[in-house]
Order: sequence, then structure tokens, then C-alpha cells
Amino acid sequence: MKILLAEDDHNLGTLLHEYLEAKGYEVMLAKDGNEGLDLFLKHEFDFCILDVMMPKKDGFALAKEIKTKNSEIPLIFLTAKSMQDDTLKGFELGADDYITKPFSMEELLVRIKAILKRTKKMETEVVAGQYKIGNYDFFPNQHELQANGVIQKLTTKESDLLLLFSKNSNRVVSRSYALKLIWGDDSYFNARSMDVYITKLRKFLKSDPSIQIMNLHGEGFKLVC
Amino acid sequence: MKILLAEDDHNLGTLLHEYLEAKGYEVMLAKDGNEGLDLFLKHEFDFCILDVMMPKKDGFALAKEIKTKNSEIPLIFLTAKSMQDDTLKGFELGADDYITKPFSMEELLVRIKAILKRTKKMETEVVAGQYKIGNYDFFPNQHELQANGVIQKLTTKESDLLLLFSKNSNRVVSRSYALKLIWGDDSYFNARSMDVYITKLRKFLKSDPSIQIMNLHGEGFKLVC
DNA sequence: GTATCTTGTTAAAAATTGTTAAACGACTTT
DNA sequence: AAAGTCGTTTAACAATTTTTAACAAGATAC
Repeated sequence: MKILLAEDDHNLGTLLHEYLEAKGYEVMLAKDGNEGLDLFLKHEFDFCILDVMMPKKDGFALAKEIKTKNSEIPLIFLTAKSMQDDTLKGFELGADDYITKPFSMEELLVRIKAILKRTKKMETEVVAGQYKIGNYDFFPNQHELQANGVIQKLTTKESDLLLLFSKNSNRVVSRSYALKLIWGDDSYFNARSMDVYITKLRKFLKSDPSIQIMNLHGEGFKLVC
Repeated sequence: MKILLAEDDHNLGTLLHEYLEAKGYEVMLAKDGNEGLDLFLKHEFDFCILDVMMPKKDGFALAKEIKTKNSEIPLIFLTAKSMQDDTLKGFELGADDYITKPFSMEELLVRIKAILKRTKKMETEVVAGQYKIGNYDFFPNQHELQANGVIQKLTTKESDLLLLFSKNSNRVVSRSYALKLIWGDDSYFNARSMDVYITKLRKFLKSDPSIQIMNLHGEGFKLVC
């Protein structure tokens, strides 16, 4: 999970940076709006936290440009208590949340998680029907994987993980993204748990040699089919 | 869609106000319980968001008065993290949801939408007084479940639980939500009691293999049909 | 090459859920 | 008051799912 953090206050910026990294997020810190846009164009972020008041290009201006590139990306604005009048402007730009300084870092984390949960929920709710994986048919709603008449029942986690791979077949799914989405938290033990599930899924899918769950060392996995 | 928002914290109040207006709702903000009641009596609202702790008249007292005027109106309570014990009181007063601060505004929005969807569905279905579940007909008011002529009488809890699943068919109903709503309290023993009822409902519904009450491990249950 | 980090795999431990039956409490009937 | 009925909870045990541990095997960095 990659977060763009644009914050000109060096103190607050590094503090948040370190806090969020400690919580398992990959964070890049921009010290003004221009640098924020630069970073955004060069990397693939999943989330933006933008200070409203910044030199060169303020948070609103940056948000506008970001949204033209990726209208779906979640946005949180940070703002000083004094200037509450501009909140509306932020929402019109598609802000998902608005945090007034001073705030606790825990509060920020709660809100980030809430938004990610919502996007995860959306994704899983939109799930319809059926995926074809090689000669398998995968029914995520029923938690069933079918190959030539044989039905393999899947557990919740097996199904969630296979669904994630199915949606991103032939694309790399980063480890931390999968962990955040399915386990809620990127930690060592969850990562090991995920490895166990990778082994299980490979077993389920082994009858068709044309498909495989490939590991990209240090990055993640890819369902190739 | 007209929303009454009662929140004494001016900062949070205006923030939510603007956020919800940006999302297309018509919002009126009351800064305490008395003002909330005033506004409620003078306008036609479709929805109430009430802070529990407010000066003059707290959220619970306000809710009680509101419900005497309109017992059907959806209610969401906002509450501080510290005082979680009162959730029960809230649900008894007819709360549809309960949000603990701090929360993300997006989370609030998601819940509002979920409730509106549900109540809308209710209207169309409660008028008919009847839910179709596979080849069963479920009459929650009569506590009866009917399949090809055979009537199965249900107990109160059986009916309540099946109603909850029916209202949320093909959506996950979290364990704790169901427990708070039906048992009033999410505790170990209530959870085990709920499991017993899940077994009972599955037995009642087993004649139609196309429907199932699926467990989402660690999350809750889903009526798939 | 060796040290270190990441991944693969299997088995054991822990947690959650499924199921059945007995215990309990509120209410009725004798 | 005793016995019976009904709905619900508690207890006990089984089965399933997930996590943790342990060790093997690869990959990468030095």
C-alpha cells in the first residue's frame, strides 16, 4: 500500500512518514505541491494525504491535478483549525476525509483504515458471478472452485486471496497490498500466513499446468494464465 | 434527502455539515439537544445523526422524543470511544447504527447509504409483509416460514435472526452487529447462542439447496440466495 | 562463497464455528 | 405447589479454519 504524503512542515512530515511506515505502509514524502505532483506522476500510489497549505502549489491545486490522472484515488486533506471555510472546496474536489490539525496520528490511521476497508468492501461487493482460470471456474460468492465437474469448496481466506489474484491476473499483486486488503495489516506473521495460503491455492490449481501463481521475489505474486 | 445533524462540537459539526452537503444531502445542524428537537418539529427530516454527549439534552433523550413523533425515522448515534457501554441503550431506542469517534467521514457516508438502502428495501417488502428466500416464503410478522404448503412456526429469536439475514441477503452480516441488534450485547455466550440459532435456521432452510447461510470466518454470516 | 533475507512446505497449536443435548427460567396447566 | 411446556442459554465435544512454528530451499547482497 503506497501513500503519497504532501506536507511542508518538515517536523510533522517526517513524524507522519515514520509513523505510517512503522504501521506497514510505503510512504513517500513531498515537501510542497510541485514535488507532490512529481512523485505522483512517477509512482503508483494507492492513497494521498495532502496538507492544504503548502508553498508553490497548495493541497487543493495538487488534488485537482491528481484527480485528473486518477479520479478514484482516495484523498485526505490536512488543514489548520483556523481555516475551516475551505472545507467545502475540498469536498468538491473529491476529498474522502478532512482532518483538522492538531490531530493524533492514531486518528489519522483509523481514518485511513476505514477508507481502505470501504474500498475493499466495494471491490468485494461488486464481485459478480464467475472467473475463468485455465480450465477452472471460480465462483467467489459461493466460495467454490470447479474443474471438470469436481467442486472444491474454499475457505473464506482461500477465496478472498484467489479472488484478488483473479481480478489481477497476469499482473503483480504486491504482498503488502494483499495483506492490507485481506488480513487488514501487513505484519510478519500475516505474511507467513499468506505464504501458507499461496501453497494451498497452488495445490488446488495444480491440475492445469498452464496456470501458475508466480512469485516475484521481494515484490509479490502474479497469477499467470 | 434531509438530514438532521445534532453535534455540539462546532468543528466536527461544520465539517460533517459541509461534507454531507457536498455529497448531495440537505443538512441542518443543531448545536445541542434542544435545538435539535426544535428543528425536528419545524421540518421534515428523513434521517437523524445524533451525538450522544451534548449539553442541555443528550442524544438519547433527543432520540426518544424524536421517535415518539416518528418511530420509523432512521437514527445514527455518534459516540466517544470511552463510553461504549451505552450501545445497548442506543439500540433499544431504535438506533440503526452506532459510530464511535474518531471515524472517517466516508465511513459515516457508507453507513448512511447502507441504512437508506435497507429502509427503502424494507418499505417495499414490509408492505408486502413477506420475504422470498429461495422457494420459501418468510412472514416475519407472523413468525412463519412456508415452503410448498408446509408452515414452520418460528420462535422470536429465530425470526429476528432470519429477518436480519433477509434484509441483508447476499451481504455479510457481521457477528457483532447481529449480536448487538438481537441479543443486545456482543459477548461470548451470546455468540455461542447465535451459533445454535444458525444451526436451527440452516435446518429450516435445508430443503432448498440453492440457498445457504454461509460463514465468513471471523467476520460474520451471509445469506446467499 | 557465505551471510542474510525471502519464500516453500508441512505440521502443530490456537481460534472459530457446527452440532447436539442438557440445564435453566418464565409461564401454564394440573 | 407440582408438573409440564416452551424458548433460550449453557455445556460439551467435534470439525473446520486460521495462525504460528520449524525447517528446507531459493534468491540477493556483500
